[in-house]
Amino acid sequence: MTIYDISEKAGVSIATVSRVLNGSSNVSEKTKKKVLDVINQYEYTPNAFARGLGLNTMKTIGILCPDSSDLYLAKAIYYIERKLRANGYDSILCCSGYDLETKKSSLNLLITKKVDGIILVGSSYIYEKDTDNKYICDAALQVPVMLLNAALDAPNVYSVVSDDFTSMYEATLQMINSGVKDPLYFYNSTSYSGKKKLAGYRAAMESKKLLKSGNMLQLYQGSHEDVPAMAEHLSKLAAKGVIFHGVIASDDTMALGAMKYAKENGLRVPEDLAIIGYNNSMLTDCCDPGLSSIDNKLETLCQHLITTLMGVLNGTEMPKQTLFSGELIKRGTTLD
Amino acid sequence: MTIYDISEKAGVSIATVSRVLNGSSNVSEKTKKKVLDVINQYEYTPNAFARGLGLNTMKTIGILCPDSSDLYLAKAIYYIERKLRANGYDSILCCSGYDLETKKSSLNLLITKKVDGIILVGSSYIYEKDTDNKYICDAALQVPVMLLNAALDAPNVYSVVSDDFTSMYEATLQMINSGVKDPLYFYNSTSYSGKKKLAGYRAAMESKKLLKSGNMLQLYQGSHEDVPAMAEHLSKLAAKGVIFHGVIASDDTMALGAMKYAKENGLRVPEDLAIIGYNNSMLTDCCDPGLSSIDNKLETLCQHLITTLMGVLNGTEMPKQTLFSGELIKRGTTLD
DNA sequence: GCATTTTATGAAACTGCTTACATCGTTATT
DNA sequence: AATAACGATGTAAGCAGTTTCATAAAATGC
Repeated sequence: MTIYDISEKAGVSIATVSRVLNGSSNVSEKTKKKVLDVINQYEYTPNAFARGLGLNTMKTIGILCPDSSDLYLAKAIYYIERKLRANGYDSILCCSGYDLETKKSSLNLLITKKVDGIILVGSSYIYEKDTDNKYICDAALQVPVMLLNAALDAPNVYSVVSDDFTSMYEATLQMINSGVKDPLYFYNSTSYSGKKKLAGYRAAMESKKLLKSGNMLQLYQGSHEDVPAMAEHLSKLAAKGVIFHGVIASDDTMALGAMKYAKENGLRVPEDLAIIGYNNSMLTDCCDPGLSSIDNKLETLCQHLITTLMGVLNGTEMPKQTLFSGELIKRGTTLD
Repeated sequence: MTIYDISEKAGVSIATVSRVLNGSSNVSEKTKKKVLDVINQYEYTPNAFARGLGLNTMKTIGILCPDSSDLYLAKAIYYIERKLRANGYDSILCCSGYDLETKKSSLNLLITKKVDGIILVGSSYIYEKDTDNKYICDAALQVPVMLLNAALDAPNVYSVVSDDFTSMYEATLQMINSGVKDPLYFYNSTSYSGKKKLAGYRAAMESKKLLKSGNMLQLYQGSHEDVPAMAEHLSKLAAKGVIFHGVIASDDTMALGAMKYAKENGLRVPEDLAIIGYNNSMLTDCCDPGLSSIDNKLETLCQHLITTLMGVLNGTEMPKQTLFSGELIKRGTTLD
């Protein structure tokens, strides 16, 4: 069933059918009804490819993320997909892995598929070296590129970021003020937001003259979810004689590893060991006491990201970078 | 840059360029190289819409799932996306929610987008009443429909299922044999696999003459992730005088709720309370002791699903239904 | 009541690619 | 050497829409 069949059965030209289909004005009520009746009768839907060819868009946004099964990224993808669809767009999902080369090729694939815009989910897409970020600039030459929790100053690239520095700064300060003078900081990524978080911890510790370089520990290179590994790492540290009464982790999974360590070693949480996680994920409810964690308002970020993207696609001038503040959600693993 | 530009610059016809592009034979090495050079020089990529129109496919598979942020579904989506892409297909992701009407419209949307096939992720798409499943049969009239962890006997519908009945049967038996004569069963979904799991528990309990109707409890209608709610629910049961020394849950989240309950009430796990979860997710590592859980070989299921889909798309005869067995992974929450 | 504007409609060009068919030069067959 | 078969290439007809432009019809102005 094509537009020709419909036009024939309705006794009008294909142009008129097209106008009805696209809600164009300049169609009399009478013919409109006539055409609509035929369309409904035959359950006709216009061919998306032909439409795409004519309009040069299929109303599709590419979502690129390193690992869609990651708790936090999955949540982001979920919000993004829902909000895109509410705006009449579909999402094509592409998992790129953490490796630069596969990121590049995934990004190109999305462009080849003629998406209207691309959303890079997570901060792992931005590299230290500017030359490594060229692949994003190249993509932005074709379609607007949105960054979630990362920023890059380049034409046609827009960023929506949570203020990880301040969040971590304040969380660290809170822990210090609650009496913990030696909190360890654990991270596994040195990505855009990873660096900000680390800097926040560092700044807070420095402001209280408590910073020791050995207090900042990278568990993994890249991103991993491994609760037992974190517990084990802490055990080894303790065995080495490192003394600590607090753990601040750059994600909830590692914080849960600290919980496990505390449980295994008979430490009371938070009295003997205070713990703060990051992302305020469902994991915060998975332990006892509940895990205090920093909420970076993911849904708000995503909402804003989509709003911005829609604006850009409409040709509206939009802010190139937006920053939202996070918030420490206190549960049972922190002292007052 | 179009195929016309390339053909002109290479001094050949567009047909020849197209042949080179599609790796068709019957192009002399000389012209092939000539065309390829021009293509590379101008970084030409064929227009995907035009291609789609001509070939009537854009090599895209629709993935429908109720909630892509669900731990288990997110994992499934991840596997599926990766394997699809390894086969040269892209995925358009669509979150439908749990409501039948939105499922219907989401499914139609995918078909409108002219995907080559549709994968329904999770068992919530299959309903008790056959009339409620008609929307799937309708979709299957257009493109092959693959069901993950659900089955429907209909033309052009293929199912890949884990043997939840047996898994749950054996897990329940294991718990009984370990000495727990009164395990409670918790579920929140009466979907396809939800029913199988429940039946497995029921069969095992009946075989030992231990079944009591009050032992099977539905925490929520539909699917939810709520650890504290589960803990609270158990507290209330205990307060009412219900006696139980084991909990079998139809997902890990609820099992974790049982862990929380045990911890809050000073119960030893597994001595006072044995616990078995389902899905063998990362949550099993998030508590101490580690949660015993049923692994239903999700990656294997996904692999098989994609293999089947690819076969179907190639016109090969493929099995309409495949069943894989699961396995209880024993960690610390079960007795021997 | 005639000129002018507005509204409704259709014809045809256009989007960029695939492919069936035609053509032509070149080997292989007898 | 004539003919058949084949390989390489081009021509042109799809694919199924959108949209510009022309035109006819209706509504408005004076």
